Amino acid sequence: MTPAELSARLLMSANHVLVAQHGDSAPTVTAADVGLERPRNRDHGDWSSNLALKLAKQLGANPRDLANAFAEEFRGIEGVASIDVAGPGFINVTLDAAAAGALAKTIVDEGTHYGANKTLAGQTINLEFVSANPTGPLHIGHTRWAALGDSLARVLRASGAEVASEYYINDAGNQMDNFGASILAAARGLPIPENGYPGEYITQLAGAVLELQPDLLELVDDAALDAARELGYTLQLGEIRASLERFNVHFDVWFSERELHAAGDGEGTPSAIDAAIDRLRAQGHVYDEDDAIWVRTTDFGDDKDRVIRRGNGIFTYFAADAAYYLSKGDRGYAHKIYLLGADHHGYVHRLRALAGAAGDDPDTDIEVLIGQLVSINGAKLSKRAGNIIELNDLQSWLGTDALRYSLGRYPADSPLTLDPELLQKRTNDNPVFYVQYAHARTSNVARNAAASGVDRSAFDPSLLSDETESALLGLLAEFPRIVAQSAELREPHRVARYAEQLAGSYHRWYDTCRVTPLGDEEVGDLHRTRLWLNDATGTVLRNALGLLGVSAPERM
RNA sequence: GCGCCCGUAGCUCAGCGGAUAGAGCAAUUGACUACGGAUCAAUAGGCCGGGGGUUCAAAUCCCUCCGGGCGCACCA
Repeated sequence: MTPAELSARLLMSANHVLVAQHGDSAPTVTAADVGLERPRNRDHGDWSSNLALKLAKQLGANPRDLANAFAEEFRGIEGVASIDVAGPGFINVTLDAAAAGALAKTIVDEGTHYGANKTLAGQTINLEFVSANPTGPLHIGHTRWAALGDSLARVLRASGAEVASEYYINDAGNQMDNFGASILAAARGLPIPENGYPGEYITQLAGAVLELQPDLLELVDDAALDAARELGYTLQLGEIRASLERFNVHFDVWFSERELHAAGDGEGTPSAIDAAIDRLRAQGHVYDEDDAIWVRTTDFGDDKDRVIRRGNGIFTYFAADAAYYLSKGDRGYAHKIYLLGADHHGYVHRLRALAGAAGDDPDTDIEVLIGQLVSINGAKLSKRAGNIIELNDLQSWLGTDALRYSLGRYPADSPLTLDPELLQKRTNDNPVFYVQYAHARTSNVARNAAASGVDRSAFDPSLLSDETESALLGLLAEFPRIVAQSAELREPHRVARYAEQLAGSYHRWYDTCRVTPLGDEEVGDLHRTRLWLNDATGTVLRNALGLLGVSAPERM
């Protein structure tokens, strides 16, 4: 019996009791009110409900009395072994082994689909993350968003949402010119220009550009700058894409800012930015002042209005943001999620205002997630301090799995301090190995079982009576809710924490319950049934690791 | 000055208002002639930054103070 099924039965019984007690004036109870959860302490049963505590006040009843009334009814539910009322009015449910154990077969049958749920069905979500300027390599800050964003996309999809993961390429504006000028200077053997980009990678890019364009140094300045910028851009963006793919991070859409600036095909066709300003103006949140065009973002909680087109006719960055936002809606995404670093949190109000000015609901149509920055041994990352670590370096030290995992197991709003020496050691203090080993162990047990003639030809869940087995089954049952919760709260790290718990539970079970017979012992239904449980655990570990973008090895 | 995030074991961090606050690492001690010891069992380690409040119940919600990070452009 899955927790969802149990919850539904409890709900029915609870409503039955309430109607019996209060007739037509009985309060309506929903699944959320049942509040079914795994108690920390196993002495409190397999599942626990605080329903009576929640209802006692509005009914003016004593919580323990109410709990006892519910308990009486709950005892009749099939598959329930016992019901206890404890503490201030908790209702503790213990399932009989057969009802609890049946889940093992369900999981094996569902395979890769187990854990998927429909809580976000029908939602169309545009999820933007990383979006680093294509003027240099990705560093550890971007890497954190890459890991979290990609896992978030997977968790959202697993919960039924239709998701586009998107990378916004800031390929318009001064920074690109500074980037091109830096490459050109390096190609010419000159020092870095003012506002230019330092770094060894610029020199390397200059070399690569020269190979593609051998006559670069003979071109006149404008042409040379164009060539350096454009070729450098292509090469650098290619590097970024390759790094991300190696990191198991996939983007459905790579959106170029230049598209927003470009005029349409025909003569006089407005650019996406022009069109966006017109649309905002039509909504009544745009005004002209001091030769500039403004958006009244203060209508939506911003602390000052924002210029969208400067007095000199040049658009601000905000203009592209506006056009980009509208583009997301036009492409069919009702819900837009932005994953930004804390150094960008000043944008939250204006982005929300943008949604409002566009006629959307700032509270539901846009969501800005702010992630805290990574620091190295307490020092913040900066180019000046020389402690910027690139994605590629991290990957070569740790490997994709360990890196994805060590960044993905913390919530985005938690400040994260990393020790590069520790990262390079690849030691067991990264729990990814603990989880992966548990998975490898399930594979190994399955191999041994096959070699000993244990197969899945029988399944008698009432035999799964060891306390490590009921603990393991309880955790397996929670997986779909963990996935749904991770999606709903936008906290994919919950999947990692869950996987660690599950791995621990599995290791403890392995230690006490054998799948393959010992010595001359004959193969029995206990062995066969345990094989189902073993395989179910492997399935859930594999699914959980998959949501994190981490591999599930069969051997280590 | 204003705003957002954070403060939990020696370290790195979990903990959508619930019961005795947890994990990994580090420390100490045990367990392989039993599916791989990258494992398991046990011990030790905490005024959950301080102080008020709401609640049957607060690490969790509210207020306030302290400490740390980040941000407050006709830059991108």
